[in-house]
Amino acid sequence: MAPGQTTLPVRDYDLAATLDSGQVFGWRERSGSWTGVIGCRPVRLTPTLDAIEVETPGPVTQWDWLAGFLQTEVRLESILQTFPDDPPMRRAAAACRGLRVLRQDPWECLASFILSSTKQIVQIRQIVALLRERFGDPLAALAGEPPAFSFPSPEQIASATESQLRECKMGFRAPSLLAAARMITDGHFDLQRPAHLPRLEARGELMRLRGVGPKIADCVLLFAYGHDSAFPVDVWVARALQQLYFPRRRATEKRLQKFAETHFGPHAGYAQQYLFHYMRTKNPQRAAD
DNA sequence: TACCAGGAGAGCG
DNA sequence: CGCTCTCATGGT
Repeated sequence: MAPGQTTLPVRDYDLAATLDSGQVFGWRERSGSWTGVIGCRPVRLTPTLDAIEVETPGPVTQWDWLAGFLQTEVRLESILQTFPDDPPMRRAAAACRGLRVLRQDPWECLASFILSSTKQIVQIRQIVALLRERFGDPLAALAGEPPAFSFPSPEQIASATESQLRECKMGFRAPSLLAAARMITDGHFDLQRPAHLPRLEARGELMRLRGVGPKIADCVLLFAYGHDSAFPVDVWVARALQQLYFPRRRATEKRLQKFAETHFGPHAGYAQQYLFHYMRTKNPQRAAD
């Protein structure tokens, strides 16, 4: 096999659902293959029946970074078993079988979700793409693909001006992104720290950053720091909880948060991602009424 | 056109 | 705590 290619055996892995469920914003599908960038490597992923075919430019000696990002070694069945056994959860789990929670780079995840507030997923993708092109490093391209760019580092963002960032269509989120980048480059925020803290302390740490509230903090805890019990409540998930679990009475945001803490178990974040993807893709009309 | 989007923060009672 | 307003931009 060529040095830039490998085959990753997988089971219970729905690559499309995983890459298109609003946890990452830099992946595109074309004729059955997904292309994106992990760290400084452009990657093309092609799912087959029981594996993922992988292609990346240049020689590669080990693939830990890829298995880590894709979380291919996680036994999905043992996670699904911890979901509550109620009708809504059974429906969501059945509808999204193979959906995984990725393990992303903390900075890229944090920055992306700072940009996500009150934005549609298509728009977040556009903002992130502009950021990469204008402030990231150009990378060796995959055969047949346009040039790719790394996600700009905190240093690269910190050296930009607010108006340059606003030109990437991020609007009022620009000062928050800039402040976060500067906190990191100035040594006032340690990206490694949340990795070693209990979930609630890590959450508080992230919320020191301007533009990072409970929801965005929970997204970063779940998608980057591996806190599986973090349960981000956005408009879609709030709607899902309201309609599926409290159809008769109106529940406050705080009530929903508290319910989620106790109801979904140790992998609540996984359950949340299933509910989110289910509501957005499989059951859109239910979201309307 | 009017409304909404993987929210957060500030002001108010 | 709970409510309301603003922030910027694009899709539907």
